[in-house]
Amino acid sequence: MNNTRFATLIHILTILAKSPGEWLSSDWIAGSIQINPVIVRKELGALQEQGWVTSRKGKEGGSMLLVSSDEITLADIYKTVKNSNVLGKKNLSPSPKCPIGKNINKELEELFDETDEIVFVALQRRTLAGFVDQFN
Amino acid sequence: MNNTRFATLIHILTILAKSPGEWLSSDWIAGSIQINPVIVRKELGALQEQGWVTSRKGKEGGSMLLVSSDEITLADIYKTVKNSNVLGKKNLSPSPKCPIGKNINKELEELFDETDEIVFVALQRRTLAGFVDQFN
DNA sequence: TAAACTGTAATACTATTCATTACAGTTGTA
DNA sequence: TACAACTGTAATGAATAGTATTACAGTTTA
Repeated sequence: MNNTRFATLIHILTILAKSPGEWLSSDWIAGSIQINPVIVRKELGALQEQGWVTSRKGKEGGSMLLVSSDEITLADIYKTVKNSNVLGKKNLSPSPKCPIGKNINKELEELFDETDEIVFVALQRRTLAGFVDQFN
Repeated sequence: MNNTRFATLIHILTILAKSPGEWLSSDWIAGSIQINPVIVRKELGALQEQGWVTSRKGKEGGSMLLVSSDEITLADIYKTVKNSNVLGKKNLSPSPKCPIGKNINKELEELFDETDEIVFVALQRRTLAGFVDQFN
């Protein structure tokens, strides 16, 4: 992970959680994060797919949270943006002629999956609510 | 982390560990990983900086392990290549005018550091020797 | 019918990653 | 001594990923 998507999503969710029942515009949210509103709208799309957020168009439009912030774990958020293993990528085609090259990707896959799983388990114990509560 | 450096380093170290006392050339190692020898030489440089490997120039040159494979933990290897947080990057300049924007990077930094630490602790329990032993 | 939104396509710009070429310097050996 | 086989490293290129930006069609309220 070398992008800002997790930070952006949790920022958006925190803002929405702090204003329950209010329709907040992508422009307003973008202003708080200081990124382009188009990016915010794309991420709001991802949050809608998760069923966490609903948006409405038109004047007085915007987005709001559909679920309670204690139903969203940080692992859930991480899953929606994760696009690589914690330990990175495997090399594409190590030599099958070498006993190590032949087997390393199988071993690495195990190691990579186990490492990712440890992160998931840790993040599963934390909720959006817990994160949001840190702001006063 | 969205690169192959961890995979490359552990591949190199595994090969060296399997041929103790032998000078292996960067070309030979590169052949097993199927990557460019220049990359291997750069990574060997990183391994030398850690004090794990020594290389010698000239005909009959090459590299070999200086330390026992059970003295190198996977956390040590991870540390030498890690260039990002597990959860990615923070947004650069969230708005100080917003109570959330103002504080989020402090909170994210804690969360990011704690998450990274969980990975370290897990990897610290595993050694290069343990990894190498999986190959027969 | 105008204003304020969402959704999305298209394009551009930047950074990262890896490969590649090139070559100076080192060392063993015929 | 000359050559072959290495290391070390600089410079450049190519591909990919990530983010920003512009543009605009469609929706909704007043």
